[in-house]
Amino acid sequence: MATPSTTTRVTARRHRATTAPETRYDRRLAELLTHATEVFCKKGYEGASMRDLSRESGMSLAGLYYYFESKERLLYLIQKHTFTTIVQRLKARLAGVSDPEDRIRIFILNHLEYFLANQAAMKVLSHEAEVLKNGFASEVAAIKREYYRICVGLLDDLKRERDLRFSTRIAVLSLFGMMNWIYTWHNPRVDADAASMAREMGDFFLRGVTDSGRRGNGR
Amino acid sequence: MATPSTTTRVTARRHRATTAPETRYDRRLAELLTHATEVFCKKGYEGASMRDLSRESGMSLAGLYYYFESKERLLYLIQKHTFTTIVQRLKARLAGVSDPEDRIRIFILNHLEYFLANQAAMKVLSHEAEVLKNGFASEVAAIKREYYRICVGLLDDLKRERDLRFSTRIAVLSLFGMMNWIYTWHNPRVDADAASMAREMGDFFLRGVTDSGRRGNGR
DNA sequence: ACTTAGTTCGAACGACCGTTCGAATCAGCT
DNA sequence: AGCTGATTCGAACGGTCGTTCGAACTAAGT
Repeated sequence: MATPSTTTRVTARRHRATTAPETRYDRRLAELLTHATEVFCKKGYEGASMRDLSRESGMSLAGLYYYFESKERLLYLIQKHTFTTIVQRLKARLAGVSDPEDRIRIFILNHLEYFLANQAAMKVLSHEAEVLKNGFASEVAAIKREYYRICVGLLDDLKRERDLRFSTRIAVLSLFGMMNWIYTWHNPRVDADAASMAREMGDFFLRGVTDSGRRGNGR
Repeated sequence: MATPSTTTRVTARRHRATTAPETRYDRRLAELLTHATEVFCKKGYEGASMRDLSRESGMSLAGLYYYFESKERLLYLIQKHTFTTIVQRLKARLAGVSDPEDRIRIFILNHLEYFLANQAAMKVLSHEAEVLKNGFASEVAAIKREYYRICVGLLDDLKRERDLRFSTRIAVLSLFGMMNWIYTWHNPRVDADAASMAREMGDFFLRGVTDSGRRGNGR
């Protein structure tokens, strides 16, 4: 008897090697998460049944529960992994750059690139943001808050450098709105790739946030 | 035996008076729609059960089916009414104004005012946009397309007047993103009212879309 | 070959789902 | 008062839901 995943399972007797600690268990888990993401994206969290997940992944209904103890924890694992990855990548890309405008453009590019490369996961992240209950919710909310704070920091740096005056909160949340809304309309056959969309939205956002001496000087 | 609402029910033997055709049936229906909107907003369409709606509205489970023949049609009625109302109000407000920038500001103000005054309904409209099936979906999609086209028209007018160059599609969808994302973060205790948010977002959007001769001239 | 731990599954559990039906209640009319 | 049609409801329908359990299978070590 195994009963794993009481917390996250101890990664099946953790390997000492830091590279490729890929156990059979971990690989299978990742596969299942991918399939589940697809199903949640297509039918929504509440609308998707464990039997749907079973059918899509080819594993029996009962078998799924060897990997996650509940449907809610499954959603939690997807959201946590997606969010953690995007924050990690952002930090790595931001590391060597110091110009405030460049850093904001990196933020936008990182977000859009990951968004378009992992549309299903990001839709689940955006669309099912409220369904997790207390314990699960707070952990995901913490990562979200960190991501939000990073963006606030980038904008405040720009404000300081150029002596701008606008509500950081509204600007950040508008930017997130612009970017996250994409999942409702993006069509790879008519819309450009991540890089050019990031440039376009970056131009747009930075011009919007930058005082240009025209009318409407943004409070 | 009545069996109403096969189409929309013939409004209970339509009155000849154009003012206040409020039958008892219509009033009760509107009440139920309001309660249902609240429940759908709180728990999501799939997550809310007809028994939840029954509890919230005080009407018995079976009684609900006297007013709508299915849960899906209930969502359809909510979405259609909300969307129709917002488009109507927009047209009325746009009627006397001809300056392109003013018209765009009216568009934003109308959207945000209605959004914040009817947060639950607008969240249901935004968040449950994909769950309706063929027949129901296409009718709502038609109104949505009309609303979208109006905004495209407003932006094209501005482009023509000022000889601007940017992707109307990206600009419109970015604007919708900024505005519709609000339901995920707006807090009436910390955030301003609709009018000042509309001004702020209007400044931001118009500056972003208007070429100001700085770097990043937006393709 | 035997053991042991890790993995998968069929079958079932009780709860809840959306919907229906016939009977009871109500309002307004004569 | 009695009648008529509009409105409401309790009780039940067949299904599906998330989850559990014990048995069966597999892989690896001895």
